[in-house]
Amino acid sequence: MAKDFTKRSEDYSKWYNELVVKADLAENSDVRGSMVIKPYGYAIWEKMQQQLDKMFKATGHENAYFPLFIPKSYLSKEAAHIEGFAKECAVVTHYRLKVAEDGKSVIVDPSAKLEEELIVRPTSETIIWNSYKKWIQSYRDLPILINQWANVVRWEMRTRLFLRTAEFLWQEGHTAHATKQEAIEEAEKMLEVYAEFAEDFMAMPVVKGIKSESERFAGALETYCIEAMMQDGKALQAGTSHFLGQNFAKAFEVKFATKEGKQEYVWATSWGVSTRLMGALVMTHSDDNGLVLPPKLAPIHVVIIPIYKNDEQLEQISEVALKLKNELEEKGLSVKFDNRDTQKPGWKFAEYEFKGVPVRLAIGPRDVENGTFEVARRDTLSKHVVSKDEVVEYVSELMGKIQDNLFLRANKFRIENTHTADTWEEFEKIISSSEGGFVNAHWDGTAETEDKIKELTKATIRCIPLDAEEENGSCILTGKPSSKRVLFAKAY
RNA sequence: CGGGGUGUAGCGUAGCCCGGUUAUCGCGCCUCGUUUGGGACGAGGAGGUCGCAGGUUCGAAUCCUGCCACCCCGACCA
Repeated sequence: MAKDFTKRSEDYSKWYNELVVKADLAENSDVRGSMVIKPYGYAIWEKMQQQLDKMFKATGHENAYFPLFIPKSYLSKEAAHIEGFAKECAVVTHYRLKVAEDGKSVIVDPSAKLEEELIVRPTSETIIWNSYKKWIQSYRDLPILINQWANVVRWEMRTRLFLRTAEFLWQEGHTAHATKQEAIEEAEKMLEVYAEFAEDFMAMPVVKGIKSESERFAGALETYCIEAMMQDGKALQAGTSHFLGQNFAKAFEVKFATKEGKQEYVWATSWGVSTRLMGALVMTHSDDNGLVLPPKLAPIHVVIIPIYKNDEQLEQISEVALKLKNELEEKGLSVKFDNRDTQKPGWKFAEYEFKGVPVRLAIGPRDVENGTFEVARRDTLSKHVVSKDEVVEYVSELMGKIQDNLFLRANKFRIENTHTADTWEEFEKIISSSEGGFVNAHWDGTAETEDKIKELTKATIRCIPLDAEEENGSCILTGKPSSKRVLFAKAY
């Protein structure tokens, strides 16, 4: 399928943008680098939120909320952290405007300059640890397991709808622990939650791994990540979970008394996924007819479209359709009966395909007469005529089938486009091919080699897979010894 | 911030090089009629500070100057 997209437009990113806009998910905002998430797109985000939230609660977490503005001085407390984010922070310097002398335009009032500038959060570690300092005195106060749903701002030079916007929605978990071991387990546990969400709900296979040092989160000791393959063969980082060590505890002086009465620094994690997942969803499953949504995240599971010539026919059809709608809803499905007479059936077919609705039911006079429905699957675009006695069962089973099929299809694609390379020639050939894809290859473990490879091929180390087998080999670029393969790819 | 490009109706565009009637076409929108099992057809209609400001000219979408915005490539980017 991916090949079709690249054929139809010279540029995959153009295809993606068009799809997002036409499927009514989002559009570029008039404000630089930001996006407007439209109701249908937001409904998908809400489905994701609800599921993730459920999973966070099931692993013992609670939600809280911390301020949007962070005093500049907080950010400077952790050296690596400021290093990583300084270049992309929006800064509040004044708190008042006034009307200019021309009586029309509005200017910043120079007398309203803030004594200390405020940063619009690019992430909340600093302001949260400033609070944790006050909350933690004893081992009895630990662990703290908090998640926040919020927006953050990163003033990126180049933006893409969903994948990298100046402002984005996300959740960020911030936990505090008494021991190193417990914090590492937390970071790993949340990686598992993300992987499970990606695979079971988004039907998107992922590689779990850890980041190389140069790709690590600013201020972390270890960054765990899930990496997914998009249909153009590029990698997308879909979620990260960080073991922060005691870096933030030290920066914010967060100590606790142990059982033995000693003062020790707290161990920390943070983890997050964002609206970027929506981009991942689109780029994983969609085809040239539009979006394809996995049933578990589709705001509408089933759309029923009546086909009629006159009011009398519509009335007959409505009766049957509404009865079916009720029955499907009793099965827990979200059903839309689109009886608008402002659009024609063919138009509606195309419309709901664009929106990725998993199953479409059409009913016309012929079906009323025969006691049938036409059932169309979005994932395979196949159609079947099903009798009305069996349709409820048929459709509810179809949901599971579509969910599974999407995962299997994406997984097959990923496997087919994951290669191993043992020589530089092989490596370069795969990476520079139009299909792209993942390459497992040996690496000598140095940042210099990593940089050099990036410079030569634009490919980066996406992660060191957690399930990488111990295997003696030699670095693809330098020939130096290596004990396991790492995952290379071009990335978004 | 460097290199390239683009700004004309809600969207996509022609016209610009070589200045000259009422600014082109498609989609969309409105009205009426016929239609409705895969994005209907016909007829009629509405909609424009040609990115902004200045200049040249009898006359500027078109030429000149300055500015602004956006896109692509780089830089940057958990």
